[in-house]
Amino acid sequence: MRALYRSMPNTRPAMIDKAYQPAAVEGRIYAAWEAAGAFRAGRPERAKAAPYCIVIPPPNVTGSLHMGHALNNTLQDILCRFERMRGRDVLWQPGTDHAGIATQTVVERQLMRRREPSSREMGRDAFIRRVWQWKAESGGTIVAQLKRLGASCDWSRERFTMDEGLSRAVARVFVKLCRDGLIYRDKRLVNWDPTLKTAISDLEVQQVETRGHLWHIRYPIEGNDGFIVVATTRPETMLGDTAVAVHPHNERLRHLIGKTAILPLVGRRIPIIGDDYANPEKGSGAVKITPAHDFNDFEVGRRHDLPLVNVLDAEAKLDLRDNAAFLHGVPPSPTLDETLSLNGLDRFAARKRVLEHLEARGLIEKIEPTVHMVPHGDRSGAVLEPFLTDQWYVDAKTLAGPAIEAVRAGRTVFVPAQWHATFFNWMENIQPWCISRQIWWGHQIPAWYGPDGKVFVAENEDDAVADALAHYTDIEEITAEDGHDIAADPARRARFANEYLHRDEDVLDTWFSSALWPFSTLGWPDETVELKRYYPTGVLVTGFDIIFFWVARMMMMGLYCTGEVPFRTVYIHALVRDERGQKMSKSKGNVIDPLQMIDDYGADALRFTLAAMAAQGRDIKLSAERVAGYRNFATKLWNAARFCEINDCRRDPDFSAHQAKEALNRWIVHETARAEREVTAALEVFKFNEAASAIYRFVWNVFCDWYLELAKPVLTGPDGAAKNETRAATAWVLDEILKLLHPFMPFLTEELWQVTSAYGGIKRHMLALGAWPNHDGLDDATAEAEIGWVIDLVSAIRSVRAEMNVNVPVPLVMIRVGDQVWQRAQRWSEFIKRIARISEMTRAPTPARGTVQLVVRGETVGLGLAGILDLAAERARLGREMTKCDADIARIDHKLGNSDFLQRAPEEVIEGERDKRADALARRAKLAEALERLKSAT
RNA sequence: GGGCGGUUAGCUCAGAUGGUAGAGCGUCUGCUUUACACGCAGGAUGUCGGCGGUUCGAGUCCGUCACCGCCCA
Repeated sequence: MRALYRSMPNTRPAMIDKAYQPAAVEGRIYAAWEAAGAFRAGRPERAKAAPYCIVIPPPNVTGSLHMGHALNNTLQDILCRFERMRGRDVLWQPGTDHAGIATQTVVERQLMRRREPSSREMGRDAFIRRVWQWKAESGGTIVAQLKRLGASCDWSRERFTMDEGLSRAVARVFVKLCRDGLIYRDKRLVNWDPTLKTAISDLEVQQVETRGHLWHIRYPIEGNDGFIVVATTRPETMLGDTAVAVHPHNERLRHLIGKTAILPLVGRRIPIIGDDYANPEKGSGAVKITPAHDFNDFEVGRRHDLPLVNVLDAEAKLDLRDNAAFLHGVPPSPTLDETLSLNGLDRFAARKRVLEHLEARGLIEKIEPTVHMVPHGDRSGAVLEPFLTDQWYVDAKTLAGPAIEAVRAGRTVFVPAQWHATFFNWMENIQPWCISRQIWWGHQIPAWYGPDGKVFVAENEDDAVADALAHYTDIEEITAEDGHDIAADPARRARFANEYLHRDEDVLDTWFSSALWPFSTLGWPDETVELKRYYPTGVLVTGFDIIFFWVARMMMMGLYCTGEVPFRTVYIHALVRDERGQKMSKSKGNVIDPLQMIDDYGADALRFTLAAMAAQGRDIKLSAERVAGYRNFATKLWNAARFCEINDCRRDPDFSAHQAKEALNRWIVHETARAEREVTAALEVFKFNEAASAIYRFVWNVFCDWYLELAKPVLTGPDGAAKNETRAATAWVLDEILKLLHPFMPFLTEELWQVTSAYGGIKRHMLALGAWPNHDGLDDATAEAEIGWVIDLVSAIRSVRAEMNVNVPVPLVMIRVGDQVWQRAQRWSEFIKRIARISEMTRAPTPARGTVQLVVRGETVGLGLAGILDLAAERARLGREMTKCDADIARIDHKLGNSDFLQRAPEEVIEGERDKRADALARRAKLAEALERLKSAT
């Protein structure tokens, strides 16, 4: 009977454990899925099925699984498993991104720790080899962790942004964008990280509120003895000032516009200009303009055609001595010499010295403490400098147009919908995208410079050489004959490349390649079958913090490269916070490690917790207790399955849910259909929490609490048709539960699926490849009326017992009930006796003395508590119920007495109120009668 | 300064299109009921942030204020 399991290598023992042991199951189950190729896209039997594709937001290759990943991937996995069970051909495309700066930093630190040669010492090629080596050893961490979570990715298609194919896509797009004039080189300010010595993305800048000072500095005015006072938080940048700005409407200062100030410590003559960037309310009302060191000043400089004076080097040290821009037009002076002696000082040391020099000259008017935002690099933590460099830029504004259009037209939809606004807001104000980085690990920019500075952008060196030869032949730098000869000879071509061409040293922003992910992973630029079948993808699941990194850029690139949106739906989920609502961070020490949760409670419990808490539009405050609670749920189901096994509830191929005869079975079939509808409907609209709570309630509060309890007398009673049917129905419901729960708790359900297969009839498919239930026409109002009544009756009896503190078995009297109800009561008497501790059940026209009366669904029943009844307590209980009834009636009467209500409310609402009133009145009458009888009994 | 979100039971949170407030956890009471104490049964707890408006009717719609977050400048 356990044939299937005997034949399997890692056979699990019989289900004797009282609790589910996730650690003993998860690894084995995941291995079985992989061995069966369950997650492979394009399975032959699904060749005709509709495709469903999700591309994973590729985690950083240096990363390890944190709670945000756990949530993100749990939700993706729920969707993938759900759709896979619905018969779709699912591709969940996994992989990682190469995380240029992060990875380079990790490897450089490793070199330093091991006292090996640094990257600069070993050189570019050796260093790149070293990073690949690191990747081979350590890059798989997060993939293994995703497997522990149960992620059903098609790992056979795992990709990495530095793969050959994806790199080819990057080069192709770069060249195409260049040819279309959408990539260009420009000298602008970038966010510069002086410790990493590279430009970084605007999006990787953290503005940190910092206490600092506002120094008010006097700049002498040429031709009189006066000063103009400027205020700054970064006084060292004054060395690069090329103007002072005053608001044109500034009454106090506008007379100075057009005059010239003499820059202290330098002697540069700088104009006082009128520009409304200068806020008259702030600081001194006048502002120093340093176009090479401040983003706002850069714009002011452009408006007024001011020179750019960069006074820092790449490490943010003062760079003055041989700095032509700095020295331009400045007369030699002892002061200048003194300033020049600061050359090479770090920016913060320089700040101190500049202030000392100013102070010594009496040029500090005042110092105010201030709190301001200081940009920091989110990788290095260093204070960033706006820094003037040549970089490559993408014309994001042009690319954004079609993306905005696509979202407006509904070709891509955000869920929840409020995120549309965020997307538009960002896209409509998008800035040029700086894509070059001064590091080595990444896609080296496919641009080659000739000796005259001419740039040749090409997908590979060969093409660049061809372009260069054409160009230099054209301008007669090379004879046509030479050009022809070089082109024809590979060795000479290589030598030409080596001697005349110099490849751009920089690499591309990692997000440049990530932006291509939805189609580069499917084989683009080749026209692969995968691309045709799975693109555009279905859903992108991501957190809002990454909406700009990911969504915006993938939309732009997807539309530009393929003409199609990359995904139909973007589901934006919450951030996971700790139980107090704080963002989890290592420094705060409030991190809940998902792997620890998996170790402690099982992957299923963690997944279910995240799903149950993933309400749209709200952050998740996670605590271990919640996970423990859902672990209990897993155990509950486990034990329900044990109960099924113990009671021999095997699957019966002849059992048909539509044709069940027993009311109890028809009722649970009805309830199962309802649960199926709820779970399906919720998942279809990404309401993970509603789906989770529907299945939770069904399993625990319907199946376990009532159905199994109601079935016990049958299952443990004499053999017969009813018992057979109940066993089959129980097995059927358990199967339906396993299916509905599978997307949330894949390990436990797959395990139970196999266990029940072992004793209850072999199943042909793994649950992961099973069919999602779809049962119509199983609703059964008659069964509900019968079983619902039993449930209400038992609940009412239990309630009174608990309230009256009655532990012994007591008789139950059905008072003046009709034949139908009496028959129903008799049908269930055995059960009612057992579960409600009833000694005997009788029918009587009036209750005997000492009887407590209850009203259940309009019928009166009595509990014989003679001798143990606390009359005062019972009177009080009935009184309370009466009061409740009276309040209900009064409220409804008030409503029905309102002519406006009768005129304007819909008919069915009014009918509903009348029905409620009638019910309440009937109930009240029965209570009054009971109370009366109680009085006469005393 | 601009924008978005939140304020519902002790805690954490659910509550399409307005029609008498729900869950989990916690708490209290009683249970060695032969699947489960990671359990069973029962109970208690809410002027749904304040004020005003629309409506026959508002936790739900509108306005306003307060407080708390987040994003962007």
